[in-house]
Amino acid sequence: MISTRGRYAIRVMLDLAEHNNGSYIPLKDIADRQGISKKYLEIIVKEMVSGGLLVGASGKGGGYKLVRTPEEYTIGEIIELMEGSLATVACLADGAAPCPRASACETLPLWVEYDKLTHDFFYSKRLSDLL
Amino acid sequence: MISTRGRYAIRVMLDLAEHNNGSYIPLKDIADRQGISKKYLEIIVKEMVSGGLLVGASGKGGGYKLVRTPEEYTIGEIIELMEGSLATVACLADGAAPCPRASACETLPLWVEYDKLTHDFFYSKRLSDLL
DNA sequence: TAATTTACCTATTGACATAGTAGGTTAATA
DNA sequence: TATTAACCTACTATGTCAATAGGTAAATTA
Repeated sequence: MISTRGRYAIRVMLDLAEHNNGSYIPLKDIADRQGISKKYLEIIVKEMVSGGLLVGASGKGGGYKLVRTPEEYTIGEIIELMEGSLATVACLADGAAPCPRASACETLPLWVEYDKLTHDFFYSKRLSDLL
Repeated sequence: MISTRGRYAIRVMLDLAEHNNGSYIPLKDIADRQGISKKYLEIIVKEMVSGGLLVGASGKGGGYKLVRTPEEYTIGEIIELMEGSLATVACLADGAAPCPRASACETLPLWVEYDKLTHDFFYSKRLSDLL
C-alpha cells in the first residue's frame, strides 16, 4: 500500500505546479488548499528537499518551488524517494538481505514480474500527466 | 507490500499441490519443508480454511488438502483473502470510507489505473502457473 | 480403551511503521 | 525591528506484523 507520504508528496508537487508563478509558495497555502496538516507536510516536504525534488527558501517571501518542469519528474522517482522503495515484497526491497531460498523459490518469479510491472508503470507516468 | 501472510499462503498451497497424494498432509511436514514456523502457519492456514481455499482434518491421518485443482485457484483470490484486499491505496480498499475529495482528486485516476493493473495481473495468474 | 497424532483455539508479545502533534530556532524580507 | 516562513528536535497514540505460548478437541490405531 502506498502511504500518505508518497500520496501527499505528489499532491504537493501538483499544487506547486498549478500555482507556479515563478516565486516561492508558502507551505501554509498548500496545506490549506490540500486540507492536510501543515506540521505533517513539513516532515514530508523536508524529505523532498533533501531528495532534490523541491527547493525551499526561508523568511518572508519564502516557501517552496519545483526545481524542474512537471514533464521532467516521473511519479516513480517521487514514490521511490518517499516510500524508501517501490518494491512490492520485502525480499526485493533496496537494502534487503539476500534470501537464502531465492534460487529454489517458486514464487520469486511472480514477485519479480509484478515488481517490474509496478516499476515500469510508475516510471512511465510523469507529473505533467496528472495536471 | 505483500506480507508474509499472502506469501506463505501461496507457498503452502504450492506445497500441497506438489505433495498431493489424495490424503491429508500434516502442517508439520509443510512447515519443515518450507522452513516456516508451524505455529505461525497455523494462523495462516486457519484463515485459508475459513476462506474456502483448503480443507482440514483432525486426528491421526489428518492435515490439510486443496479443495480444487491448482488450475482452479487464482493468485489474486489467495492474496485478496490473506491480505484483506489487494488495494494499493487506502481510499480504494474494500471497506474504505468514501473520500470527500474523490471527485476533485487529481491523483485518484492514477491509483485506479494502478489498482486495475494489479488486480488484472494477480487474477490472471493461477496456482498451476507457479508449479 | 488408551495412546498418539493432528487440527483447532485463545491470548500475549516485541518490534516497528504510520500519521500525526508540540514547541522551538534560524533565516530572510519589508 | 517586526514579521514571515522554513527548518529542527522530540514526542505520542494507534495499529500491524510476525511470531510465540500453552492449551483443548477430534480422529486413528495398537
